[in-house]
Amino acid sequence: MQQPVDQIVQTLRDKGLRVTPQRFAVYSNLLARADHPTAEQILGDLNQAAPTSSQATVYSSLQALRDVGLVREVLLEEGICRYDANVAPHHHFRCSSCGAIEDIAWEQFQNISLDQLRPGLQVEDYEVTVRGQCDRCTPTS
Amino acid sequence: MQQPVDQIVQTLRDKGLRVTPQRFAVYSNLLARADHPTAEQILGDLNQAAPTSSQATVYSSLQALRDVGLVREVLLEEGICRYDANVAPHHHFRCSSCGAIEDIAWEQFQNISLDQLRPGLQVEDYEVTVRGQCDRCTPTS
DNA sequence: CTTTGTGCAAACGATTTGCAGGATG
DNA sequence: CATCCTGCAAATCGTTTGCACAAAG
Repeated sequence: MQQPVDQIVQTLRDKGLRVTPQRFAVYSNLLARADHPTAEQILGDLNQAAPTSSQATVYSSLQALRDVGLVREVLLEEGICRYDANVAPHHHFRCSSCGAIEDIAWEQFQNISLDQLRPGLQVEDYEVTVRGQCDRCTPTS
Repeated sequence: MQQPVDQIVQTLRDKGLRVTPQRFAVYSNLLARADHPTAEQILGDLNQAAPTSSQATVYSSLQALRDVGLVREVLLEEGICRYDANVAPHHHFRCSSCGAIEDIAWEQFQNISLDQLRPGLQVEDYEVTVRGQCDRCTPTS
């Protein structure tokens, strides 16, 4: 996920987005993180050292990035909108104890048979959400 | 889904909930509907003829019903929390054009193999969300 | 008659918007 | 130098809360 600066800049330009420090920061932060942060968490992260961005800008950056398909939202909990720079199709695991979210490779559920769905439905894609306990929350030895 | 009044009353009592007209209305409305309405839609539906319930009550009824496991929330779109009286595990189809939501039988994806997941994860359940076009939105003849 | 639910209105948190000034290409 | 972005603050949306009154068991 770690990408050189030039490449990120190029990606943004290719999508027709102006490269501003704030927008760049939001995107590269999202690229560098393994979790799926909320807008609030991104803002906090960016402003950790010194204030570099306002909340309105983070929101609008996320919207712009989503509009051009560089970012997608992940909805697993009520009232919580998370963001993910991994737009390739993949699934999610969510720990029902600590709430940690982890990616599951797309190939994991490649064998799903959609052919028996009600006729008339045209499938574009699908996503599996798995709920359970992660290792940290499992009292396993 | 259509259930006799007595049975609904009994279900609520069994769960330790007092049976008030408002709470009864919320639950039976949810039972009778095939879609997955939002709190707002339920309120509007109940107050269609005459005002019978306030928004605060609808929200608290939904919360009470959810707490005792008679209702669950369905999260498919950003910022939209839908409710479902079908608490049996099942999957969802969402039309990416009109937003209509449709249930998919649990058995449809029963053949999912979770055994190759990263060791350390303890699976409790999973859910598949399929996105596509419903018949009304497909320009098929 | 005790406990719990209702309704109102105010409070709330997350996200959006209007607008003036500033930076990008 | 035209366009688009940023930041602030105010607005908005869905949901929650405090409290006095009413109803359920």
